[in-house]
Amino acid sequence: MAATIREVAQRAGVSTATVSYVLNDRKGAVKISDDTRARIWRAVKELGYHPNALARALAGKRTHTVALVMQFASIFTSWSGFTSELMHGVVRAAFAHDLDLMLHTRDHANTHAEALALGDGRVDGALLLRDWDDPLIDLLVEQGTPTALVFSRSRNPDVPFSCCDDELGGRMATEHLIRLGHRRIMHLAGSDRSSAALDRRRGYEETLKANGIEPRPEWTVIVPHSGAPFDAVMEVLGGVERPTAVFAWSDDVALRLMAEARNAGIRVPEDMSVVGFDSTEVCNHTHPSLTSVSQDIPRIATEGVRMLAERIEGRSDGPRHVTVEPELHIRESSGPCPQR
Amino acid sequence: MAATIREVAQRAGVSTATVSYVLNDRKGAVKISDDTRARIWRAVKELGYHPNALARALAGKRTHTVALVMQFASIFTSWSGFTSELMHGVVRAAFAHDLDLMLHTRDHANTHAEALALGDGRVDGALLLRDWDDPLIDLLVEQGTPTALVFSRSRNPDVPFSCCDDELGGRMATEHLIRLGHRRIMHLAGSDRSSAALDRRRGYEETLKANGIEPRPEWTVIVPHSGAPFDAVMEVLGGVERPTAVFAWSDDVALRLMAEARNAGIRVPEDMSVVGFDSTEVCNHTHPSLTSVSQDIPRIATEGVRMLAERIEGRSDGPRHVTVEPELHIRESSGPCPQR
DNA sequence: ATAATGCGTTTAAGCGATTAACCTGAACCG
DNA sequence: CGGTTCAGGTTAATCGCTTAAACGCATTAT
Repeated sequence: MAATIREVAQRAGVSTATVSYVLNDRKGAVKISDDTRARIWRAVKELGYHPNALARALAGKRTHTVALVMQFASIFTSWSGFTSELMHGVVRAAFAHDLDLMLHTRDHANTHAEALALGDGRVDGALLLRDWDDPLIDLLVEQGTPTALVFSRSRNPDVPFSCCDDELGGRMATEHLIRLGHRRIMHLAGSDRSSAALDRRRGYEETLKANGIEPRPEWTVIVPHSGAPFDAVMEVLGGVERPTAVFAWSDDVALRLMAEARNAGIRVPEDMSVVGFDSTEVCNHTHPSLTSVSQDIPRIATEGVRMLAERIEGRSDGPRHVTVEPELHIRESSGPCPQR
Repeated sequence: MAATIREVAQRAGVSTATVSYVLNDRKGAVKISDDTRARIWRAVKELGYHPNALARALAGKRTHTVALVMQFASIFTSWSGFTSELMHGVVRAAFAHDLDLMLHTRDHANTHAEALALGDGRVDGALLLRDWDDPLIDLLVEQGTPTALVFSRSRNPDVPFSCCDDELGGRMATEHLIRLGHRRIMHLAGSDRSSAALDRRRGYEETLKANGIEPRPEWTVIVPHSGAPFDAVMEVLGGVERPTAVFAWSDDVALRLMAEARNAGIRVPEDMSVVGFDSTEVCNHTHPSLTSVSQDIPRIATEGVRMLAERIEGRSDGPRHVTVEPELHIRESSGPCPQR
């Protein structure tokens, strides 16, 4: 099998402790002569030695690995590319902090077991993308596992989070439509346990009210993912006084809507405007291209990983809550309100 | 911190060995009375004990974790949803085999270091999605790290792989277009180091030849990802005798093509047919919807994980090479060849 | 001359599990 | 009654690495 530190020590004619010191370059702590140092490095090269990460971690040091824990049910179900961009961002950010990434994707019978599993020593901390009221978050905090939320917030104020200002995003989308003259605006909302979805919805509702429009309850339909039942939506679109614009909480739901609308003979944007959320790359490639609220995914991921790394190291230099401003990317799917 | 096996042993009034035997239920090896067993379990519950995975793995047992190793440069850059579906498939398959997933995403200075890092004890094996001629594959085999390829093949015949019959996929796409009357068929190819892309290209070329059409070299343009330069493609499309159909090696490249074609005033499918590959969900939601070759992603992932698990356990019951037949999903983007 | 200091390295005690080998007392047996 | 058998444990080595403390030995300070 793989060479051990003992073999390296033997070959270099020193003790394993010396090898360890040289390999970890614990400057200041212990002095090692240049000669010994060279002998050890030579032995390392010759044997193709690479320290066993398990033993190293067990001996009290860090794992240099963090877990990414998503909501099991919804993991990798979005096809619009948001998850890919998220992963891309998280991977890069972790890499920049010299951290490996472990995907924690088991569906545990109970949340307690899941929390315990995350404390089994394999990771230094966890990056969470979970429900607003997820008990796992509280358990991890209680258990002392370093934790940070990304792309979501928690009711637990002790947990650092990094996310988009989703309420502002919801406002931007809705204001954009109002400015185009729309007043009958529908909302396709996400899960009511997701802080992001809830915030976007709040932004939508507040903006309507601020503009003297009373939100109609039946015009907010929950479509947690693009494969969810769509009857309720189509019923509204088929109504006599149907909405002239729709703000969807995610791009894939918006694209589903566009496809279904087309089937129903509704033209976008002539008959109905559509605005999505995330502004993923696919928005540029549909016909019509999709107006969407953009969140700075790499930035949010980077800040999340930074906060997690700080907690792991016991520091807390930087801000503990980061909210990144979104931007509205106007494309072809939103246009002036049709005159009747 | 977290409770250790010693604390459990103390509380139950037994030795740590006994606790270990009970927890691992090593029937036959050692007999433990029901009474002792119960005391131990009670202590476990009361302390909220969860064994340290690091120590357990170090003591000679398995990690129950596998690495997923992608090509660093291209990781999570596809936005069509292929990567999401891939991750979804791999996660589910790993879960079914009771394996955790570690994302190996560091860009190592040299492949040797990367191989060594994969042998540092943290994972039992590696699931690879790499270039056809990637030296990492050979190094891992040499090093004895259990390995399986997914969605790709290797020049190294010793490595088990699970992938789509990409050549057949290329043939299906091309034959479909020929049957529609097209004879001037262009191909947007993927990286020439990816086995999948190469196979698809071969399928395209062979089918042309089999139908008495000599492939024009300038009509195969390499577009490794949807963000790659597109000038060469547009030049062909702007030529006097331009192709009436294009087979793209991936959905996102096909969608890019559709968008650019539209900008250039070329209608799809009236003026030009387009066929993609992967048949991701987004194909149903574009306008026109995208004809595409579908590969059974969950199946390929499952088989890959199965083979890896077998190698880890030292078995090799099942087949060591799995090639899954693709299916052509005909949608709106492909139509009869326009008459001149 | 004695004590203090530095240097380069080793010793040895963990980290938290697993597991082969050994131990003990009671039951059984001819 | 000496010896075997078996249930029900325990002991101690081990996995590969880290690190505080000790250890010679040569200098230097007092």
